[in-house]
Amino acid sequence: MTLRYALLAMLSAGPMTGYEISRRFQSTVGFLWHAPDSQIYPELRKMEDDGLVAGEDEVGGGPRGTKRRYEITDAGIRALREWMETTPRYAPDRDTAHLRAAYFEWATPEASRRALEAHIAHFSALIVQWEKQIYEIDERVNDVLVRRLEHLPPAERSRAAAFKRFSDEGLIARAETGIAWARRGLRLVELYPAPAGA
Amino acid sequence: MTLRYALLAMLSAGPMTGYEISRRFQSTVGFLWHAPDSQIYPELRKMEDDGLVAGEDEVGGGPRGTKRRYEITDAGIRALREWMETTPRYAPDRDTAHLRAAYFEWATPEASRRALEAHIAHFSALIVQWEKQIYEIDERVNDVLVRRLEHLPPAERSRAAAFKRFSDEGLIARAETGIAWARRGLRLVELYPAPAGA
DNA sequence: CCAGTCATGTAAGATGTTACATGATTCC
DNA sequence: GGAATCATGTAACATCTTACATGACTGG
Repeated sequence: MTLRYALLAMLSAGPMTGYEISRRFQSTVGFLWHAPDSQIYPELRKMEDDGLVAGEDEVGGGPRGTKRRYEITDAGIRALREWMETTPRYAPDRDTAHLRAAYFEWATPEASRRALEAHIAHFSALIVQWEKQIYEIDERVNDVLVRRLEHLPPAERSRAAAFKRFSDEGLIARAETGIAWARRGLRLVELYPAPAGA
Repeated sequence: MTLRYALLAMLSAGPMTGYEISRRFQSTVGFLWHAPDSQIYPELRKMEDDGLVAGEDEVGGGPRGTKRRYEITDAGIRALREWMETTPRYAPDRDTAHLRAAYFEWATPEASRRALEAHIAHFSALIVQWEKQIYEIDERVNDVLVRRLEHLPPAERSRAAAFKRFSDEGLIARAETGIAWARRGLRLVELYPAPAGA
């Protein structure tokens, strides 16, 4: 169900074709709530059935003549607002990295090291991504964000931008915490000699 | 597939009945990789089919006479070791909290505050949980952990305990980062006055 | 002429969630 | 007598993943 609200949030920036949504999703909201095309297109159709978005075929459009343009409806805006008012539920943890680490006694030191380095690489890449996002907020160069802000009364724009930045900063902080953790893990791997039998 | 390895990790502490696995899972590995009973029991059967665990009905057992005791096999140990050697893959983010925060312009200040407070409450509860785990490691009072360590040669015990502790500490650090983030968010909500129209 | 982008999915399978069933025993 | 624990699931549904299909048009 969250995908639905992620898409509504996207469409609050203005009307877009399914393809546009799909592409832009991958480089913005998709970082926060991943979904492949094969989920996005059908979900848009379902949202249309439920009246949250209005879709219409575009003429002179795409290669297969089947380009569909979606616009958020008033009901869609309402649904987005209502979702925002609900208290969030937290999904139970499913964390491979920490699960592995808790049982490193079954891994060779090399594998532990590899896992921790992969952890660092993963979060380092995320930091680059989030810092790019922050740059794009500050410089107002991200197309979706700019359109999003344009849809708001001028007085609210800096507020909206501040929250978006705030969200990104939280993810950077989390990634940094993860990296620091993995570095400590690497030191632990060095500290404890490999067991003879493993 | 990860559930399978989480269960193998559990069973590395020694043989247990399905029920025991299920209960203990919820208070140890389940914090790292959640699974309900309805997933655990069938998975154990599948693992038995694949030869990773050996199961046998216990006589004089439970209320319905259907208590099953599982023991990890050599193939199971091998599978666990092999999994530990693989490089971990990171699932794409699906993060409701940060998704919401990025679009707080659609929430009332009250709802934003509520969401951030729920975030703090959630992670505070997790910290309590992880600190309890650490206490149980240090004092060697957790039954599953104690059995786990007993199955290892004495020289490797402190190493295994250190890794388990390391894993928990990482989760505490993450939770603390999340709490600090939410606190900053609360200040932001105060800072930016509520828009008139919302 | 070949790779990439445009544009929208279907299909099959794996995994996860939620609710419920069963019935004896033990503790208060 | 009633609630909780023991013990093991089934069933239905929702969601997610992975692979693939289609075919025109665009740039090098």
